[in-house]
Amino acid sequence: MATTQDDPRSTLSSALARQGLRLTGPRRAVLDVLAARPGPLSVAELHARLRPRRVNLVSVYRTVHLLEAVGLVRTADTSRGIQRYELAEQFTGHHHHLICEQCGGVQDLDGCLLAEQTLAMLERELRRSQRFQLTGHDLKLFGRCHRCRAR
Amino acid sequence: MATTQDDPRSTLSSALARQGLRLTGPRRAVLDVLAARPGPLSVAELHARLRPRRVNLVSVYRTVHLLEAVGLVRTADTSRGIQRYELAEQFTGHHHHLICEQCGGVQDLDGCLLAEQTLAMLERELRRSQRFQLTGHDLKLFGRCHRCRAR
DNA sequence: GTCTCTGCAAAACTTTTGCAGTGTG
DNA sequence: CACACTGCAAAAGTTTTGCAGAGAC
Repeated sequence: MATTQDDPRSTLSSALARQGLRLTGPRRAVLDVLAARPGPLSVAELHARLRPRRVNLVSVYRTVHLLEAVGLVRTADTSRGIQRYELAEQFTGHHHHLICEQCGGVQDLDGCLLAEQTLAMLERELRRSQRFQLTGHDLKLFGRCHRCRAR
Repeated sequence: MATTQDDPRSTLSSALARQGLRLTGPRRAVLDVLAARPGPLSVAELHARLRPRRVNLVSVYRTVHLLEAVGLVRTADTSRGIQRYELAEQFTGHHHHLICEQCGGVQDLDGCLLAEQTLAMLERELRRSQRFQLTGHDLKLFGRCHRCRAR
């Protein structure tokens, strides 16, 4: 599946430099944790996985916002009013999430289930009828994973 | 798509009675606001639309949780770390959401964009290869609404 | 009348903001 | 060595909990 995906670390320094921003320990650390991706992470989860590196929780908030603004990170879906973040699609490839409703586990499902044609048609239709500019989508599939089914 | 949809109000009293719960003003009011559905609502939005009926914010939280437990309401997607609620699909029919990334507004988009056939195939495939039992899905479309584009 | 609900107050969490000191480029 | 970034403290916003009084059945 992994085709021509960029490398987050090297993209980071150029993306920051381009805007006069600085490459710091916390920024690289947060990106590294996200790059290890088992799935999208909340700020609290990110903060926990940053240990033993001591990064202030507030800095994690600021960092994910900055990384999002710079386009390296995107907001993945939130559950229970908690925002979650993952690497942008240029690194992970377009994918959807498979979520177990019982244990809450999330796994990636590579590729897209929406027909190219369907999306193009919808985009035109929304622009015409509602002047809504479609830029992306997010699909989550729910069910029960093999572990929970075994129990 | 939209076939035989139940009536929320009459379902409410029977669903509550069945569990020894009581039919109260706030509960009916919250359900009525959700039934007027322009789209999923956050607790704060619900609270605002409940006026002039004076229902405490805390009661709105408790009510949506209860309605969710009883199966009349479901958690719709959250945007910006705020939980939103809508009527269960038995009342609204299956649909997806259109979300403005700029203002955070959410509106309904009736019908399903996933081909029946694609879903059936995926269901078989997931069951076979991962023993994952697919039960549902949630699709969000992102972009900019006409208002935000005008600005 | 009993037992569930509601409102108010206050706590627990998540996220944002202000400011002075630290450190990158 | 200028100016962006971090940490700490404190505020703002969202959700949960405890308890006494109000209300449904």
